[in-house]
Amino acid sequence: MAREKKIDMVVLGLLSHEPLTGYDIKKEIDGAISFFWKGSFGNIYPTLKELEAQGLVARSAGKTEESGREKIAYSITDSGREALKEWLNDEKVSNELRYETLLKLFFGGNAGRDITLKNIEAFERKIAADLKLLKFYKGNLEKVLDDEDHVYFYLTVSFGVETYEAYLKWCAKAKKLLKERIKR
Amino acid sequence: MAREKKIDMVVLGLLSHEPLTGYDIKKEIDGAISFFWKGSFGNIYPTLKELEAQGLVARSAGKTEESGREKIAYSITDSGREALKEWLNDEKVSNELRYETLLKLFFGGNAGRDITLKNIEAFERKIAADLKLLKFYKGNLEKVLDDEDHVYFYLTVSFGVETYEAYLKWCAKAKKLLKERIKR
DNA sequence: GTGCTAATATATCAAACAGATACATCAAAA
DNA sequence: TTTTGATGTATCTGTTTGATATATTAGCAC
Repeated sequence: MAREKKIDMVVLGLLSHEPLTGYDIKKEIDGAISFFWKGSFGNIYPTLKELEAQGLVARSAGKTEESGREKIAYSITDSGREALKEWLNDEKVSNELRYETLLKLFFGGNAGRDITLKNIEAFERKIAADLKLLKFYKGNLEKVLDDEDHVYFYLTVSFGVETYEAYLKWCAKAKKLLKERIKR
Repeated sequence: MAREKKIDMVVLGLLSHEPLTGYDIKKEIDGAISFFWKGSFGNIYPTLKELEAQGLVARSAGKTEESGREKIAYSITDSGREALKEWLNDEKVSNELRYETLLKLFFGGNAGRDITLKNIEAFERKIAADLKLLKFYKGNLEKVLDDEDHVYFYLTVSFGVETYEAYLKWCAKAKKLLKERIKR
């Protein structure tokens, strides 16, 4: 992660669709994107400032835009779009999983099968709930695939559905194995 | 991540099997564990010091243990085992993905189908290579399942195999969809 | 029409982490 | 012989997370 910020590209990517405030960006990231990437105010606001200084984004509506309410919407510039394309065109990626569930599973020998089973079941419940949401997204996107952008959203959500179903399949197998081979 | 260190538990978990140096720990993490968790010297060494101060680990072999070579091996204490069990017994987990591939896919509309296809193919190659390694691990573990610890290692590796196969399945589908629906 | 609550919105901070690098020792190959 | 690569400890910078502080505004109850 260090030495190559990715949140920059998340922000630019979201702004490539429409102008947004920092708060809007946070909301978007907390939606479908949160399944594969996260963001916080702690890096969104500083990033917006940096990107503005670099000329990759611009304020599309300054302070006090009607009411006295402070609200700063940003939009992407041409250089911003170029930077986004450059990143997309670079094959190099870093994909990182940090699965505490698997960590607990790996060291499960220290706690015994009952506790491991309990942990797997908690994981299973969470995944089943998220899968429902993903399938809902997928169903909606299927209806609007003639829009080019939606093709990409659809593929992303499909990735989630496919992998979450594999997780559930594994959960069933794992539970069976742990129950069958009774602890001596 | 902040406010809840997990690397502590990785270190304790590894030391629960055998005494290790910081360097050994790094090597272990870079092996099978790296599929679902990572660690760096930058947090392993400070963690060992903290755990030692807390009495959860102890130096099992001090400096200059035969030759003049500096080598500090740590082993887990009873309190350390207790802390590990407490963590294992806590159902709360945070599972995080940070998939730059999916980020590029999600914003693929800005670059076009050819570039997105190229990125999917790079992902596919990487996953196919890693899957081979995972299957090799799995094959070896299948032979020694009578050891209780190996059951947990086996389940962890199985998780990897299962999900990586789902990734490849998705890659095939995604490539097909992107090629079929020719860009207008 | 006043007070309460939730959502909106900007902003900063400390802790945790990744990746790089520095430095040193040692074994084996070239 | 030297130089390469593995071992080993350690630190630094930049990035990210999660928490928190501070206001404003809209909706609702009373």
